[in-house]
Amino acid sequence: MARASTTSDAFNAVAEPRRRQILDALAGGEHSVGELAQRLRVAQPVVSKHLRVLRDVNLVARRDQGRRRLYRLNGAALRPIHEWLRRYEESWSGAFDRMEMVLQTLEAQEELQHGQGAETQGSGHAAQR
Amino acid sequence: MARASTTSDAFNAVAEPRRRQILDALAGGEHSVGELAQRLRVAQPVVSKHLRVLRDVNLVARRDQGRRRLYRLNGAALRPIHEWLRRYEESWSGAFDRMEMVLQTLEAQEELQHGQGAETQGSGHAAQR
DNA sequence: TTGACACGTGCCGATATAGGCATGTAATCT
DNA sequence: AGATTACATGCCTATATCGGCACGTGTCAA
Repeated sequence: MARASTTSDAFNAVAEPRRRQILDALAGGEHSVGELAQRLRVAQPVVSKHLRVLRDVNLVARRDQGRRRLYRLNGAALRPIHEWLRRYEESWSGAFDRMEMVLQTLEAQEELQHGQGAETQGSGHAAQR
Repeated sequence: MARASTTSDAFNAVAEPRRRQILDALAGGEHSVGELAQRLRVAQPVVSKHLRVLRDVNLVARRDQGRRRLYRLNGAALRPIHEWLRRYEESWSGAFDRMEMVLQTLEAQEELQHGQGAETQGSGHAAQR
């Protein structure tokens, strides 16, 4: 078998750089497909397809204006990602950072001592696990 | 040509559900490959491969303990995502939400009136752009 | 009405995985 | 030393895109 999830959720939609660019552009307000294509320097079909994906996951909404289709951002759809990320925020806020530093330092030293029979199992490891 | 970006950044790494599960598991502390495989109910090679990707983008760090490899989370690597997301946070915090609601309501009504010659261009749209 | 626009899609080729299976390697056990 | 355990990889198959190109449809201009 293969790839489990289709590009069917915000995580996947946002994983594509070009798609992020589109969202960034739309963050500045509504834009038509042509405008986006010109701005990102890509062919119109490409933009249309990415917008299709973004629309499927509800990241953008469409509005018709004559023969143009105006797309606008729906940031709310990014919330799941933000929520998931929230769990890890502590990782880059102060104390945690410093602990990381310490761990990496210890590791480096360990690497230097190059194994050896010693390493009686967690010899000098802080908190051992 | 084809696919532009390889799974070489945090965005892509996290786009895969199984990979998120692994990170979630590691959020609880260091774990060996075997432990993770058992916990996620998947074959060991699968876990090893995902860990490989996570390691390449620096989302996890490895430490050797005998014949086991203990992986631990490096949440800091998620920061870029968080940073990118920060720009859209306002989207789901109060005022913006309400505005979205209003816009969608207007749209619904527009849909009802079914185009028609009227729609003189942004007839009753708030902020028109 | 005819022609120019603005889009959305389908089809195609090249490429990037995800997971299954088997194998190679290093460390631990007997 | 030989067997066993814990992993990392390579190879293979099925599948999912990404971008390019051509085309069909709806809308606006003459």
